[in-house]
Amino acid sequence: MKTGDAVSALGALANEHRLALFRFLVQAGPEGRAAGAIAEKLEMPASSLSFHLAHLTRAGLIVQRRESRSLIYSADFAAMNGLVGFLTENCCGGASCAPVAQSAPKKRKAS
Amino acid sequence: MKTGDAVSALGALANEHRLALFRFLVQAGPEGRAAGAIAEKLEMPASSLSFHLAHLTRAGLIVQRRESRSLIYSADFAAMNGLVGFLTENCCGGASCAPVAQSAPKKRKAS
DNA sequence: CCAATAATTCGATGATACTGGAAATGTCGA
DNA sequence: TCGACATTTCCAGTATCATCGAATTATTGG
Repeated sequence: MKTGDAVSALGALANEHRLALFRFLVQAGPEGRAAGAIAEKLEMPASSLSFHLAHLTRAGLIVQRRESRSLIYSADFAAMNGLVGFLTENCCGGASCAPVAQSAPKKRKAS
Repeated sequence: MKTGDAVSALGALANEHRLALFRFLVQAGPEGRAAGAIAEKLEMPASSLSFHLAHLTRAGLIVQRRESRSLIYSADFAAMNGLVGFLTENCCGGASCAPVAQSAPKKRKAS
């Protein structure tokens, strides 16, 4: 994952509604949920929801597929995995968020 | 980490300059860097840098300490760890970003 | 106290994001 | 083809974010 992609993904999740939306889709699993079902669950006007769905889609965190009249959205777990990996490697010093300056000269978690 | 904190932290990192800034501080380790040194390294006007530093500080991702005339900023590794943990648990289904709907009924990684 | 240094806050400007109703688009059953 | 349904796009208004020079605050050595 490149830096620009990470910024996009972080920006997509940096919103109360979108974070809740994404979590909802994560819980829904690969099956996903129709836009209407999401709007009902999250109690959000359809147009506002659509705006946020588009935002998350642009960032690559969710994917869309059509099923008859409904548009089904589902979380892209690989993308989320990529984001977490990016944060861990680039913003935590490679290990599990331990300081990197003093200790570990290489990124190896040996004794 | 609560949802509101996560949104703040994500918003703080969702910017090209601030992400670079945070990464720089992570690399700098607990020792940190003075604002002036950061401004020079990142080639950013002092006032702009100060704006971004304040943003990251508000979000709890970095901390400030004074050392004579200089203000030293350093990454808060615990906060970052908390954010990664939040994303892993709440947005990846608990495991390592694997779908959660079908499989794993509890969040237990036993065989 | 004073001059020099380090950094922040202020203020004005432009850009981008969020909201939600109304209108448009795509899909299907009959 | 028509009507109903599902969702998006359009639009305008409001709010928040980003930029950066100038003015201000804090700290120190002499």
